[in-house]
Amino acid sequence: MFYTKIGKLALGSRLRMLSERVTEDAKNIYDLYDVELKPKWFPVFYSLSQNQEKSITAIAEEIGHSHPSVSKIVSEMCKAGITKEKKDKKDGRRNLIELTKKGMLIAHKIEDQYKDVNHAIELALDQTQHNLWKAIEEFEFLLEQKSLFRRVKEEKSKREREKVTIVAYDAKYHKAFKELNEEWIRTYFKIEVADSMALDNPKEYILDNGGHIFIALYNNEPVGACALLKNNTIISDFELAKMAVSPSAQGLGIGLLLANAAIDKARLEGAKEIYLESNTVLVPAIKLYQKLGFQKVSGFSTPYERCNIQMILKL
Amino acid sequence: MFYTKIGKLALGSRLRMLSERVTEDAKNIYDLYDVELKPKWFPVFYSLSQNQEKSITAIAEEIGHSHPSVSKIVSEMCKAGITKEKKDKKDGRRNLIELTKKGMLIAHKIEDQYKDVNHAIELALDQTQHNLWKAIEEFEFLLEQKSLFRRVKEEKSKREREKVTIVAYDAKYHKAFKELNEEWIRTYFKIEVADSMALDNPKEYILDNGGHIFIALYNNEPVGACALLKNNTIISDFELAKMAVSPSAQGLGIGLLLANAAIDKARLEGAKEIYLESNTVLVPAIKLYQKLGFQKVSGFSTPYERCNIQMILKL
DNA sequence: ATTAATTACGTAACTGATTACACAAATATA
DNA sequence: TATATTTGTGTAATCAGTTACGTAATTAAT
Repeated sequence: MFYTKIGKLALGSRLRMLSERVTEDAKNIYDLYDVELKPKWFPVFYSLSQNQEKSITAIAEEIGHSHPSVSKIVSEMCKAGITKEKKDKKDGRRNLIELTKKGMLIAHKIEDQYKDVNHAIELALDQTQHNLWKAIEEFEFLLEQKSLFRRVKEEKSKREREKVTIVAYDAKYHKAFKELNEEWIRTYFKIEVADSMALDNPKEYILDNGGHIFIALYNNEPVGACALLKNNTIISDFELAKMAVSPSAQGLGIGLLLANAAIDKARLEGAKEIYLESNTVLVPAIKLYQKLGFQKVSGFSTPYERCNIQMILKL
Repeated sequence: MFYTKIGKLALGSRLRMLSERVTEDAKNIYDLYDVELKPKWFPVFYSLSQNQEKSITAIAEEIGHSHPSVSKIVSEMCKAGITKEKKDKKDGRRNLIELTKKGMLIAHKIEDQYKDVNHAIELALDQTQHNLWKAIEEFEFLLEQKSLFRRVKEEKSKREREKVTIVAYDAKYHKAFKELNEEWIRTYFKIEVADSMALDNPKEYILDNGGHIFIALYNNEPVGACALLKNNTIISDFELAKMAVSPSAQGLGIGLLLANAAIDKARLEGAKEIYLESNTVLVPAIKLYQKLGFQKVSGFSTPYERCNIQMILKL
């Protein structure tokens, strides 16, 4: 069969087809019991047969349809003499719906059908290993917790993250290192003197002082960078800085990979703590630092105007 | 939740809602992967990405849609530059569809999405006890074998059969006994002398000779009858005759209940075989007799013009 | 007490499917 | 070979839902 081959991408289509098939049979079943009810009326009808007098939106809420849908169904049912409308005296907007005598008669007549259908379907489902009714319930519950979209998105970034490699700095990445950083700095702030020094001469300013630079490659293209500075050992052993991820590669967790590479390196070199400076405007970055265990500190002097938060990670 | 309460009668509605929810997310997923494909195009697209050049109806057949649906989808996809049409040279009616270069590019691009969606859904389904995908497959298989409609119908007659009771003849059933029989006789044949004798004076003609009459009651109304005659012990111990079920109560298996009551009675009285006369035009009756074990015999004389088949059941 | 926001509902337009129908091309039949 | 039937396709109308939008009534806020 086609749909077993095509895969889960067509789950929607498949569900729709099954629903159409079931509804088609439902039509004949109503005829069989001589019940003047369209299958699509049933949720509304059932809702009304429970209690008295409900407003259009209350019904819509309950059965999970849009209110125009209920509005249309109700007007059809009224025309068929199954329900009647009456204005709410206390609230002129509300249109209260209730079953007519005829409707209640149908509610009575439908009981046998209701029993038979339930029984027939249960009998069928008992023959299966995977109970469709329960499967729907479970699946709806899962979607409630996390939408299909989010699940796929996570799957996507998981797969793409695997294509990311973190490598040590090399002269050929100089341009990328500079541009990746300048991009975000310019977006939120302006390039400062300390920036230019580090970005124009990374070898001299960072590496030769005993620091490190990490580059994130995605399909062999540099899409992220970060640096571990050793300029200011008064505060900490290392300073984490120049963290940049290209907007096109954001959401893949590349920042985390870069930071982890830096932390691993610092630990390897016997560092006891890592310091960093940032700005609270960079929400995802701050969140990442917190997740990694960085704690807010204050009182250190900084060459950066944009710095409004300082953090330290104890290793 | 409403749909757990409402019961299986609303299975169709519930499936539709789930399908809508899934399709809604699918739309966003296609966007996420930057694939210019509407979810509804996917079955057609997938079908075309497998082989080359298919006609509209061939695609419709394969994916289980109606051909106008495919026709519309294809024209949308052609407008989007994903497919192209070309007339079949050998058969001027056929409109052969194939992917364009752009379409093939999308087919390539979609592969990652395809993998991620499959993986995400499988991951979700693994958390469930009842796997929705497999449940659909199993349920579709069951419907293939016997439609929902037939299943419900069987359930209905099972329940209704329980409301049927078989009772012994009483004078108050005389009118019903006569009318039920005259109805089917008149429909297919004409009333004969032997009929009138038995139907006008059942006590004298049947019971007083050692025969029996059984009446089927449905909601305390007589809806069926049959007789066990002892007039002609030359052929068999008993003759099964005057089997009648009201058209309004047909399909409930009342004939079977009546015949079984008669056979039980005959057995109880030590009979070795039961004889009957009928006509092959009465297909359901003949089928019933065969099911009960009656075998065709011939050569016996009969007072009935309409008799064209004679049968005997060995007890 | 006005004004603004929210709520209830209906109408209109759209969506993704269907069935019904029309028509031409191909195939079967007399 | 002429005619009838079948097949492939497209168009139109319908169906069961949706979203978008307008309007009136109620409630909240200034």
